[in-house]
Amino acid sequence: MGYNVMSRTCPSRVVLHRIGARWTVFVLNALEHQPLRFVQIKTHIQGITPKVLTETLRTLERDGLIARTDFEENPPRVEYELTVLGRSLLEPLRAVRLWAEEHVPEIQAANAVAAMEPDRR
Amino acid sequence: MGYNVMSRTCPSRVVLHRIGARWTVFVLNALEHQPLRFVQIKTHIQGITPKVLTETLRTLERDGLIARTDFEENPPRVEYELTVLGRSLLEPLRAVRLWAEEHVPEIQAANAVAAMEPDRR
DNA sequence: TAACTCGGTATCCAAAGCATACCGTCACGG
DNA sequence: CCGTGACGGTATGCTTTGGATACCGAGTTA
Repeated sequence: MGYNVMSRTCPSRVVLHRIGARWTVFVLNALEHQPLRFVQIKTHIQGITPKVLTETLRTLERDGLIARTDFEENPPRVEYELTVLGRSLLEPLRAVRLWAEEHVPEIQAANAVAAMEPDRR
Repeated sequence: MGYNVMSRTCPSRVVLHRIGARWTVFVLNALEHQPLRFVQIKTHIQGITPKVLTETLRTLERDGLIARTDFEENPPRVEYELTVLGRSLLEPLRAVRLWAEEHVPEIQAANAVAAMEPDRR
Protein backbone atom coordinates (compact mmCIF):
# COMPACT_ATOMS: atom_id res chain seq x y z
CA MET A 1 0.00 0.00 0.00
CA GLY A 2 1.54 3.22 -1.15
CA TYR A 3 0.85 5.49 1.79
CA ASN A 4 3.67 7.44 3.33
CA VAL A 5 3.14 9.96 6.10
CA MET A 6 6.20 11.94 5.09
CA SER A 7 4.60 13.07 1.84
CA ARG A 8 2.93 16.42 2.08
CA THR A 9 -0.13 15.37 0.11
CA CYS A 10 -0.55 11.87 1.47
CA PRO A 11 -3.90 11.23 3.16
CA SER A 12 -2.15 9.23 5.86
CA ARG A 13 -0.52 12.49 6.87
CA VAL A 14 -3.93 13.90 7.63
CA VAL A 15 -4.92 10.82 9.54
CA LEU A 16 -1.79 10.88 11.62
CA HIS A 17 -2.26 14.55 12.41
CA ARG A 18 -5.78 13.81 13.49
CA ILE A 19 -4.68 11.06 15.84
CA GLY A 20 -2.14 13.46 17.23
CA ALA A 21 -4.77 16.09 17.92
CA ARG A 22 -4.57 17.21 21.50
CA TRP A 23 -7.38 15.18 23.04
CA THR A 24 -7.96 12.24 20.70
CA VAL A 25 -5.88 9.81 22.72
CA PHE A 26 -7.65 10.74 25.91
CA VAL A 27 -11.15 10.36 24.54
CA LEU A 28 -10.49 7.02 22.92
CA ASN A 29 -8.89 5.75 26.09
CA ALA A 30 -11.81 6.91 28.15
CA LEU A 31 -14.16 4.81 26.05
CA GLU A 32 -12.03 1.70 26.22
CA HIS A 33 -14.15 -0.26 28.65
CA GLN A 34 -17.69 0.96 28.08
CA PRO A 35 -19.81 3.59 26.38
CA LEU A 36 -19.90 6.87 28.25
CA ARG A 37 -22.07 9.95 28.29
CA PHE A 38 -20.78 13.43 27.59
CA VAL A 39 -20.48 14.44 31.21
CA GLN A 40 -18.85 11.18 32.14
CA ILE A 41 -16.14 11.65 29.54
CA LYS A 42 -15.64 15.20 30.67
CA THR A 43 -15.28 14.07 34.27
CA HIS A 44 -12.99 11.23 33.35
CA ILE A 45 -10.62 13.40 31.36
CA GLN A 46 -9.86 16.04 33.89
CA GLY A 47 -9.28 19.48 32.48
CA ILE A 48 -10.94 19.20 29.10
CA THR A 49 -13.44 21.97 28.39
CA PRO A 50 -16.89 21.23 26.94
CA LYS A 51 -16.19 23.10 23.74
CA VAL A 52 -13.06 21.16 23.00
CA LEU A 53 -14.67 17.90 23.99
CA THR A 54 -17.54 18.57 21.61
CA GLU A 55 -15.17 19.32 18.77
CA THR A 56 -13.08 16.25 19.47
CA LEU A 57 -16.13 14.00 19.63
CA ARG A 58 -17.50 15.39 16.37
CA THR A 59 -14.22 14.82 14.61
CA LEU A 60 -13.89 11.29 15.91
CA GLU A 61 -17.44 10.57 14.88
CA ARG A 62 -16.88 11.89 11.37
CA ASP A 63 -13.77 9.73 11.09
CA GLY A 64 -15.75 6.68 12.12
CA LEU A 65 -13.78 6.04 15.30
CA ILE A 66 -16.67 6.51 17.70
CA ALA A 67 -20.45 6.27 17.41
CA ARG A 68 -22.88 8.71 18.97
CA THR A 69 -26.28 7.56 20.14
CA ASP A 70 -28.89 10.08 21.14
CA PHE A 71 -31.63 8.34 23.10
CA GLU A 72 -33.85 11.39 22.79
CA GLU A 73 -34.93 11.11 26.36
CA ASN A 74 -35.36 13.78 28.88
CA PRO A 75 -33.22 14.84 30.55
CA PRO A 76 -31.02 14.25 27.50
CA ARG A 77 -29.05 11.06 27.24
CA VAL A 78 -26.33 10.67 24.65
CA GLU A 79 -23.82 7.90 24.62
CA TYR A 80 -20.49 7.64 22.86
CA GLU A 81 -18.82 4.32 22.17
CA LEU A 82 -15.91 3.03 20.18
CA THR A 83 -16.54 1.56 16.76
CA VAL A 84 -14.58 -1.46 15.57
CA LEU A 85 -12.25 0.91 13.78
CA GLY A 86 -11.79 3.02 16.88
CA ARG A 87 -11.13 -0.06 18.95
CA SER A 88 -8.42 -1.14 16.55
CA LEU A 89 -6.58 2.08 17.28
CA LEU A 90 -6.65 1.46 21.01
CA GLU A 91 -3.75 -0.92 21.11
CA PRO A 92 -1.22 1.30 19.32
CA LEU A 93 -2.32 4.22 21.47
CA ARG A 94 -2.08 2.23 24.66
CA ALA A 95 1.54 1.52 23.90
CA VAL A 96 2.21 5.23 23.59
CA ARG A 97 0.32 6.02 26.76
CA LEU A 98 2.23 3.39 28.70
CA TRP A 99 5.49 4.73 27.34
CA ALA A 100 4.52 8.17 28.59
CA GLU A 101 3.62 6.89 32.02
CA GLU A 102 6.82 4.86 32.25
CA HIS A 103 9.30 7.48 31.12
CA VAL A 104 8.13 10.50 33.07
CA PRO A 105 11.17 10.47 35.38
CA GLU A 106 13.67 10.40 32.54
CA ILE A 107 11.98 13.26 30.77
CA GLN A 108 11.73 15.29 33.93
CA ALA A 109 15.41 14.66 34.53
CA ALA A 110 16.29 15.76 31.01
CA ASN A 111 14.28 18.93 31.49
CA ALA A 112 16.01 19.63 34.78
CA VAL A 113 19.41 19.30 33.15
CA ALA A 114 18.39 21.51 30.24
CA ALA A 115 17.13 24.15 32.65
CA MET A 116 20.54 24.67 34.21
CA GLU A 117 22.46 24.81 30.97
CA PRO A 118 23.28 28.18 29.46
CA ASP A 119 20.90 29.12 26.67
CA ARG A 120 22.05 28.27 23.23
CA ARG A 121 21.51 31.04 20.78
CA MET B 1 4.20 3.67 39.28
CA GLY B 2 1.31 5.90 40.17
CA TYR B 3 1.02 7.83 36.93
CA ASN B 4 -2.30 8.30 35.23
CA VAL B 5 -2.71 10.44 32.15
CA MET B 6 -6.33 11.19 32.97
CA SER B 7 -5.40 13.25 36.01
CA ARG B 8 -5.19 16.93 35.30
CA THR B 9 -2.01 17.43 37.30
CA CYS B 10 -0.19 14.23 36.40
CA PRO B 11 3.18 14.74 34.75
CA SER B 12 2.44 11.89 32.36
CA ARG B 13 -0.33 14.07 30.98
CA VAL B 14 2.28 16.62 29.99
CA VAL B 15 4.47 13.96 28.45
CA LEU B 16 1.63 12.51 26.44
CA HIS B 17 0.62 15.92 25.19
CA ARG B 18 4.18 16.52 24.13
CA ILE B 19 4.38 13.26 22.19
CA GLY B 20 1.12 14.19 20.55
CA ALA B 21 2.45 17.56 19.49
CA ARG B 22 1.89 18.04 15.81
CA TRP B 23 5.32 17.20 14.45
CA THR B 24 6.98 15.05 17.08
CA VAL B 25 6.07 11.78 15.41
CA PHE B 26 7.42 12.93 12.09
CA VAL B 27 10.75 14.17 13.41
CA LEU B 28 11.45 11.06 15.45
CA ASN B 29 10.55 8.86 12.52
CA ALA B 30 12.81 10.83 10.23
CA LEU B 31 15.75 10.14 12.52
CA GLU B 32 15.05 6.45 12.80
CA HIS B 33 17.84 5.19 10.58
CA GLN B 34 20.58 7.80 10.86
CA PRO B 35 21.42 11.25 12.17
CA LEU B 36 20.24 14.03 9.91
CA ARG B 37 21.00 17.68 9.42
CA PHE B 38 18.42 20.41 9.72
CA VAL B 39 17.84 20.76 6.00
CA GLN B 40 17.65 17.01 5.55
CA ILE B 41 14.93 16.69 8.14
CA LYS B 42 13.06 19.56 6.59
CA THR B 43 13.28 17.94 3.18
CA HIS B 44 12.29 14.55 4.52
CA ILE B 45 9.19 15.84 6.29
CA GLN B 46 7.53 17.62 3.44
CA GLY B 47 5.59 20.71 4.41
CA ILE B 48 7.12 21.54 7.79
CA THR B 49 8.25 25.14 8.07
CA PRO B 50 11.67 26.02 9.48
CA LYS B 51 10.22 27.83 12.46
CA VAL B 52 8.10 24.90 13.52
CA LEU B 53 10.92 22.47 12.90
CA THR B 54 13.24 24.53 15.08
CA GLU B 55 10.71 24.61 17.89
CA THR B 56 10.03 20.91 17.63
CA LEU B 57 13.73 20.06 17.67
CA ARG B 58 14.37 22.29 20.69
CA THR B 59 11.54 20.69 22.61
CA LEU B 60 12.66 17.18 21.76
CA GLU B 61 16.17 18.08 22.78
CA ARG B 62 15.00 19.50 26.11
CA ASP B 63 13.05 16.32 26.75
CA GLY B 64 16.11 14.21 26.04
CA LEU B 65 14.65 12.45 23.03
CA ILE B 66 17.17 13.73 20.52
CA ALA B 67 20.72 15.07 20.72
CA ARG B 68 22.01 18.04 18.79
CA THR B 69 25.63 18.21 17.69
CA ASP B 70 27.04 21.42 16.30
CA PHE B 71 30.28 20.71 14.49
CA GLU B 72 31.09 24.40 14.37
CA GLU B 73 32.28 24.14 10.82
CA ASN B 74 31.67 26.40 7.96
CA PRO B 75 29.32 26.28 6.24
CA PRO B 76 27.47 25.26 9.40
CA ARG B 77 26.96 21.61 10.11
CA VAL B 78 24.55 20.48 12.80
CA GLU B 79 23.34 16.96 13.27
CA TYR B 80 20.36 15.63 15.12
CA GLU B 81 20.11 12.03 16.27
CA LEU B 82 17.92 9.96 18.52
CA THR B 83 19.00 9.30 22.07
CA VAL B 84 18.40 5.93 23.67
CA LEU B 85 15.27 7.36 25.23
CA GLY B 86 14.08 8.70 21.90
CA ARG B 87 14.76 5.41 20.26
CA SER B 88 12.64 3.62 22.83
CA LEU B 89 9.70 5.74 21.76
CA LEU B 90 10.10 4.73 18.14
CA GLU B 91 8.37 1.42 18.40
CA PRO B 92 5.14 2.66 19.98
CA LEU B 93 5.04 5.48 17.48
CA ARG B 94 5.70 3.21 14.55
CA ALA B 95 2.61 1.21 15.48
CA VAL B 96 0.53 4.37 15.35
CA ARG B 97 2.04 5.44 12.05
CA LEU B 98 1.37 2.05 10.51
CA TRP B 99 -2.19 2.14 11.77
CA ALA B 100 -2.64 5.51 10.09
CA GLU B 101 -1.21 4.27 6.82
CA GLU B 102 -3.33 1.13 6.91
CA HIS B 103 -6.67 2.66 7.77
CA VAL B 104 -6.76 5.61 5.43
CA PRO B 105 -9.47 4.08 3.21
CA GLU B 106 -11.81 3.39 6.11
CA ILE B 107 -11.45 6.88 7.47
CA GLN B 108 -11.96 8.43 4.07
CA ALA B 109 -15.06 6.30 3.63
CA ALA B 110 -16.40 7.41 7.02
CA ASN B 111 -15.80 11.02 6.09
CA ALA B 112 -17.57 10.56 2.78
CA VAL B 113 -20.61 9.12 4.53
CA ALA B 114 -20.64 11.91 7.10
CA ALA B 115 -20.45 14.49 4.36
CA MET B 116 -23.75 13.41 2.81
CA GLU B 117 -25.65 13.19 6.06
CA PRO B 118 -27.78 16.12 7.16
CA ASP B 119 -26.05 18.29 9.74
CA ARG B 120 -26.89 17.47 13.29
CA ARG B 121 -27.53 20.49 15.37
C1' DT C 1 -43.35 27.70 39.61
C1' DA C 2 -38.77 27.32 40.69
C1' DA C 3 -34.85 24.55 40.66
C1' DC C 4 -32.24 20.89 38.53
C1' DT C 5 -30.15 17.84 34.84
C1' DC C 6 -27.95 17.12 30.58
C1' DG C 7 -25.64 18.16 26.41
C1' DG C 8 -24.12 21.12 24.67
C1' DT C 9 -23.33 26.90 22.48
C1' DA C 10 -21.66 31.68 22.67
C1' DT C 11 -18.28 34.74 23.56
C1' DC C 12 -13.94 36.26 24.10
C1' DC C 13 -9.03 35.68 24.62
C1' DA C 14 -4.37 33.26 24.38
C1' DA C 15 -1.38 30.12 22.35
C1' DA C 16 0.18 27.31 18.67
C1' DG C 17 1.02 26.81 13.93
C1' DC C 18 1.87 28.59 9.05
C1' DA C 19 3.83 31.38 5.03
C1' DT C 20 7.18 34.11 3.66
C1' DA C 21 11.07 36.89 3.87
C1' DC C 22 15.30 37.60 5.62
C1' DC C 23 20.06 37.19 8.23
C1' DG C 24 25.11 36.14 9.63
C1' DT C 25 29.06 33.51 8.79
C1' DC C 26 32.22 31.68 6.02
C1' DA C 27 33.90 29.18 1.65
C1' DC C 28 34.66 29.37 -2.99
C1' DG C 29 34.93 31.03 -7.96
C1' DG C 30 36.24 34.45 -10.79
C1' DC D 1 38.40 41.55 -3.57
C1' DC D 2 33.73 40.95 -4.73
C1' DG D 3 29.77 38.42 -5.57
C1' DT D 4 27.35 34.09 -4.89
C1' DG D 5 25.83 30.33 -2.43
C1' DA D 6 25.25 26.92 1.52
C1' DC D 7 23.56 26.22 6.03
C1' DG D 8 20.94 26.82 10.14
C1' DG D 9 18.28 29.12 11.52
C1' DT D 10 15.09 34.27 13.00
C1' DA D 11 11.61 37.87 12.24
C1' DT D 12 7.22 39.20 11.08
C1' DG D 13 2.54 39.00 10.49
C1' DC D 14 -1.40 36.26 10.06
C1' DT D 15 -4.72 32.24 10.70
C1' DT D 16 -6.18 28.36 13.21
C1' DT D 17 -6.65 25.86 17.33
C1' DG D 18 -7.38 25.59 22.08
C1' DG D 19 -8.99 27.43 26.60
C1' DA D 20 -12.03 29.86 30.29
C1' DT D 21 -16.31 31.12 31.48
C1' DA D 22 -20.98 32.01 31.04
C1' DC D 23 -25.11 30.71 29.43
C1' DC D 24 -29.22 28.09 27.10
C1' DG D 25 -33.43 25.06 25.91
C1' DA D 26 -36.24 21.25 27.01
C1' DG D 27 -38.35 18.48 30.17
C1' DT D 28 -38.74 16.48 34.98
C1' DT D 29 -39.08 16.80 39.52
C1' DA D 30 -40.14 19.11 44.22
